[in-house]
Amino acid sequence: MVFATPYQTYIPLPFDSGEEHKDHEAVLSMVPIHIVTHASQLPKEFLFPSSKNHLIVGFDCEGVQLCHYGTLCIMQLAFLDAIYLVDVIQGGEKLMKACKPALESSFITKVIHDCKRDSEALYFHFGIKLHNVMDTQIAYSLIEKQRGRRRSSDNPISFIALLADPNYCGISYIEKNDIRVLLKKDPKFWTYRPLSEMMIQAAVDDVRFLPYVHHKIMEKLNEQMLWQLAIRGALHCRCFCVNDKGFLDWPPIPTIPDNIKAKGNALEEETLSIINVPSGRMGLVIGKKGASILSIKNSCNADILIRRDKGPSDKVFIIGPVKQVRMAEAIIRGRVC
DNA sequence: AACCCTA
Repeated sequence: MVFATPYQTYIPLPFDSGEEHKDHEAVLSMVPIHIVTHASQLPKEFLFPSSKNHLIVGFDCEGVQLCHYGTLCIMQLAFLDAIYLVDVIQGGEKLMKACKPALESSFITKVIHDCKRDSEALYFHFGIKLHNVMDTQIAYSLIEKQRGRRRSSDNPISFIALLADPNYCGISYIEKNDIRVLLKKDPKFWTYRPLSEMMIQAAVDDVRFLPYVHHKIMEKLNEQMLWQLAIRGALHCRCFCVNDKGFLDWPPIPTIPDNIKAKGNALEEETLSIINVPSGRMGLVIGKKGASILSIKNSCNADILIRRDKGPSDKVFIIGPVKQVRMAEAIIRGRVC
């Protein structure tokens, strides 16, 4: 049976293809786009992860109000030779179940820009504990820190800005702004079937550069930074998945091996701290026009995430090196109590 | 009381 592939796209190849291309623009490769409604349409090496076959996959999810609740509509996977749009609406739970081992596997690196919300949705909708992510947003801030170039406002970099940076990709993706406007007008944008050409284009654009960005990031990070990145990614994956049992059903966070720690001067263990903030008191943490939280972020240099809950209390998550996290903890507790 | 940022 021949499966016709009506759609194709270009991806930049994440490796040098010979001396001639050195210092030139990345080589573009034309790859097919597969729309997946059944697991059999996905590559075997993805469905059955193996230590003999480590994969790097660009990863993203689209949906409606994607978080604890909401609807997951499409899961995009970008390989070097093809892009797969996993249609979660058509394929349903059965299809996601088939993808679970890959999403939880240490042998498959999921390259993703901001894993928190996607991970939260995968966990609460399908019981998937997203594991082994390479979060490009975290990587960017670590590389900036490594260069001693802390951004003044210390805000996470946007996907558009990351792609625009010539050190990572150097492409303009302003179409994303149009999609944002469209999504605002019609939040159900991702639910319609069959997928329109525009939906396919937008979904593909969100992942097709990620394997290349991964390659550019790997060039810049040393062994210690890679550990820090992996651990911080793992903490971001689970932070919004907290429930009454904490993280009991999640695997333990890896720790940086001593021999690697010894090589890096002042390399500190990464940690996650959660502070309950009674509803209505979050304003104390955020402050006028965000002045308070901004000053905490700047003085502590930790990731500070806020989640408003429906329950009696909201939560602040603090992620970063232990010392910085303790400092932020103290300031926030002081404001709230 | 204060409501930032990202997606």
